[in-house]
Amino acid sequence: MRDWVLHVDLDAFMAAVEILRNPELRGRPVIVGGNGDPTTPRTVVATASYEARQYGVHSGTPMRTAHKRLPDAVYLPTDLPAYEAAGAAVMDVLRSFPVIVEVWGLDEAFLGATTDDPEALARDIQHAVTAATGLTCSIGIGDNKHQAKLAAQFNKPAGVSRLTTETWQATMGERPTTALWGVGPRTGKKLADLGLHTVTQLAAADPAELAGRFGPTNGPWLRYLALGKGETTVTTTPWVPRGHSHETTFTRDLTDPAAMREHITALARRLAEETEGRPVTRVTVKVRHAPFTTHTRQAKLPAPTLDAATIEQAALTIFDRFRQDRPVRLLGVSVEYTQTGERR
DNA sequence: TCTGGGGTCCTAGGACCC
DNA sequence: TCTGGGGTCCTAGGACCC
Repeated sequence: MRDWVLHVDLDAFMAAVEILRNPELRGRPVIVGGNGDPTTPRTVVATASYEARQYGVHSGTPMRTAHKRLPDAVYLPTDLPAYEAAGAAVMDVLRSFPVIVEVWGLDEAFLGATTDDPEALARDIQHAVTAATGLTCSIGIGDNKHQAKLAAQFNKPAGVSRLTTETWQATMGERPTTALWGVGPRTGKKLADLGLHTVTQLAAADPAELAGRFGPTNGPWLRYLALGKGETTVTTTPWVPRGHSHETTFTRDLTDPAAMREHITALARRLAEETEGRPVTRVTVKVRHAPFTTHTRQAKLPAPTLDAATIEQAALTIFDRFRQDRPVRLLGVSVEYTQTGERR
């Protein structure tokens, strides 16, 4: 018996929940996102079913692009409460197994398991999830979260894959650095500029050079990822949110400052209602102008507060620090809470 | 690909203090 | 006087992930 980390990843989650609700959709391209109207500008796909992915429609594809490629697909608005309920049902199934369940968002979980046959466990979990909820999932098996997370993507949908320290080099070595969980396109480009294209090359890079280019934490961390290392702790301790935010992209740019202020107030009021008793220590306002330039301004409050009027007033005061003469595409407000263990 | 919304963490520079 | 060095806090922005 030894310890394993498993990553459970529900397949095409939001689309799958919609198909479950309406079985007539099965086999058709189903696209969930925005308000469900694919002609609305400035909206994107949240999840596409596998039938839609064949036509190049993925999460993040603009809805209008999806609509051009797939005019006859089924388009549905995002129904977060339905997905939360479906995700919670899956987590309950996972908890019925002798494993540690760490919920990781709506449709993912890491499991800590001690077994001789992790593939058999993974298959049992898949069958139980499908029997209880009708949803399918892919499961990755690894020595740590990084390996399990990557393995889950190897064989989707409904697959089981193993990626361990033993197989890391053979499996990952020749892949681009962006295959690593945490290396995106920007970092991939910077690494390529240093002549580091593959995982093996990054693993062999000079830590001091990486630290110089990416900072004292990020530089060494990149090499650590390339070596196939990662977090091994799986915990049931619920995540405590650091903060909370709301933002709105307007279908057409806002030009009226009074309307902007009204919107900032409304966003701040919503956040004040959603603190769940956690005092707010900092407020940030985000403004995206046309064409797509984004700026933030923030302020630490004189004292932590739950008071809605104080939070709204802070947001407005911060908003007034932006120049007011440009059309606005997006407005956002976010709050940070007192962190446990924070000195103040 | 005319580019959502909700998160997290890190970095760099300036202010300020001793 | 013509200018140190370290520590901490604050702010704006970047990058990544789902």
